[in-house]
Amino acid sequence: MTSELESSLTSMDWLPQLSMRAAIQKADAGHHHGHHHGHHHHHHHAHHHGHGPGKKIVHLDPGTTLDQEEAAQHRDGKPPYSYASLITFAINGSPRKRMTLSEIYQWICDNFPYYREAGSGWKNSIRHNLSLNKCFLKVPRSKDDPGKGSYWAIDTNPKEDTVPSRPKKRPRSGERASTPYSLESESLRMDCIMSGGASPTLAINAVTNKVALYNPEAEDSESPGSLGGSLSNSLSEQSLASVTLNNLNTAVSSGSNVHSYTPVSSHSEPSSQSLSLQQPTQPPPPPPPPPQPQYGLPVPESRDKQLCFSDFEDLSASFRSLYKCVFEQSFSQQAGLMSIPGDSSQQARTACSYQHSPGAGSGGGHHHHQHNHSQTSHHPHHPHLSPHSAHSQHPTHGQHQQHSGHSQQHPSLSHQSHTVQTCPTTGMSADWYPNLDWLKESCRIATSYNWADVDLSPFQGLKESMRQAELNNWSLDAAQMADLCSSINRFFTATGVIPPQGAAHPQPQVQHPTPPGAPQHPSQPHGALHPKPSHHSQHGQHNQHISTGNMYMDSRQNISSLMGPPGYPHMPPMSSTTPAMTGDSSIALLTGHHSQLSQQQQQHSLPPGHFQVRRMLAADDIQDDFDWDSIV
DNA sequence: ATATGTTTAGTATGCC
DNA sequence: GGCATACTAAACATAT
Repeated sequence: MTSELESSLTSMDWLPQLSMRAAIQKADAGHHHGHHHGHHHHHHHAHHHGHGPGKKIVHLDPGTTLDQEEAAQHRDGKPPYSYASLITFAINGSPRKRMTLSEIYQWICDNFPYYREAGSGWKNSIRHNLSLNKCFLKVPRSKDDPGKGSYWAIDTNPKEDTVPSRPKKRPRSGERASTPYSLESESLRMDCIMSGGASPTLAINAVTNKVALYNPEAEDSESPGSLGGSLSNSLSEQSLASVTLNNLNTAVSSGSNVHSYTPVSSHSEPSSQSLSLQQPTQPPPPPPPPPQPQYGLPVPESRDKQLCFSDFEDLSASFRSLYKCVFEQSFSQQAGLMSIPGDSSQQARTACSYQHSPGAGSGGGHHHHQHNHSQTSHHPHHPHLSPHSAHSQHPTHGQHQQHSGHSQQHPSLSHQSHTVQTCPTTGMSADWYPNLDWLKESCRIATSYNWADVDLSPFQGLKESMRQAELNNWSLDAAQMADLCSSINRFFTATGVIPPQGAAHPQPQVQHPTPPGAPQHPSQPHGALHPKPSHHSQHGQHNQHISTGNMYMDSRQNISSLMGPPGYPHMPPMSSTTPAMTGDSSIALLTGHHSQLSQQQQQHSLPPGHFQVRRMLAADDIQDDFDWDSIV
């Protein structure tokens, strides 16, 4: 395996900027056949360069100036992305993770000037790709928003119909050396796994390990009324991605390097503006050239704190799990009122999880039935991670504040600054580390705890903390973290999990570094808790509108998508059509546990369903029975 | 009629 | 060469 990874890494032709420059400068002496179809004289590349008022000139290094776009387009003007990739970029970049054909066309034109002038053959190709690739799902329009074609979305859960006959393995490591930019071949597979997540969309090529990230942004244009909110996007997904990559890459040995590619150059488009590729550099060969984040992408130019992420990822999952446990109990106790009136959550979300419909393929559109698409709330979860700073470029965060309520997100930024050392990557204060393990352990314990026997009434603080955390996609900031820790600590102490004074457990009590001004939830003081014996308690915290609506998310999607690539380049792209879902291993890698959930992902052929939105409890999948079937 | 979709066919390139 | 992925072209088929 190591060898595999290694080979993949070394074989990757991540055209880091350097390579790119080199390649280009080298005048591609050879004929870079980067593009198959080379001789198709036709229209394309009629003019390439030239477009653009506003081209970005990039200094690749002293002395060399190059037009990124051109570089990326490899001289003939054609972007180095396969149609499938383009489609995916477009779709993932849309707020709702779906687009109509025309929108896709438009997006492409907006972002890749080349196509503005190319003939119309590419459109045919786009259509062809949409129809042919199982990764793309046609989502019928709802009656209330008539329009031309249907929407196209990315199948989050591509079925692996094709017999696993050929575990043949994803070769394709080749073209590296010779064709620096031909990601085309592999892009498709990866596209299937791209995370559709939040604003900053990430596209990770599992095969190539390339990550494309760009922030869509506005572009909400197409909201025919319904949801517009989608607070789903929490800014840090990009960070997560970066971190994850870094993490894994580092783990695998290399540092990472980033290169940005700005598809659009000229006009300011509504949709995404920048797209960048992040690629790890092979350890041995090219000394990691200084990253050149031109577009300020998350570029966590750091390769050292990967632990931060791991810890958080793990913690996040643990918290979710805990959260789930707690609320489940709440529900059982307060049976009826779980409706949660004000919970707009389930509807103000972006839809991005579409499942494959078995029958859908054939005849075409008779899946009249259900296209309950849209409304899945998918939270990019990602554990905390600082949205951090530096990136002016990603106004991303800002956007979406439209959502109804809570938006006190990440106040961390502020105090974080004066915090002692902050993990550049996660934004977490170093103070936390000492407690991380404890916390994780605690959460694990909590997960197995028999909550039914616990009276949570006295722990509203905990619940509230968790609720908040959940609302923020578990992007806990220091204050929230402090809260949570405090609450959990109290809870455990009270329930006896932890001895009152830390005697029994070697573990230290959670002590949060409570940042100045950190809101402290009014939970009971330490001693005041009563180890709640049994159940009962129907107290009324009902008013505490449990925001369960937010619970579901595509943890798997995010995680798995993020993961796959880094460590497992050549993944088992499920036979011919199934996208490689490298999730399990990755997850295990990340969280360090649940390595056993691999098998279930195999079976489970999707039940004949149509487009179906998945709502799942995050805790579930992540923690114990990760439901991998969805990504099968 | 045009846009949107579905399919089939031929070509090219890379890999084993 | 055989296999697999991509791109292009084009014939159809449907929906607006």
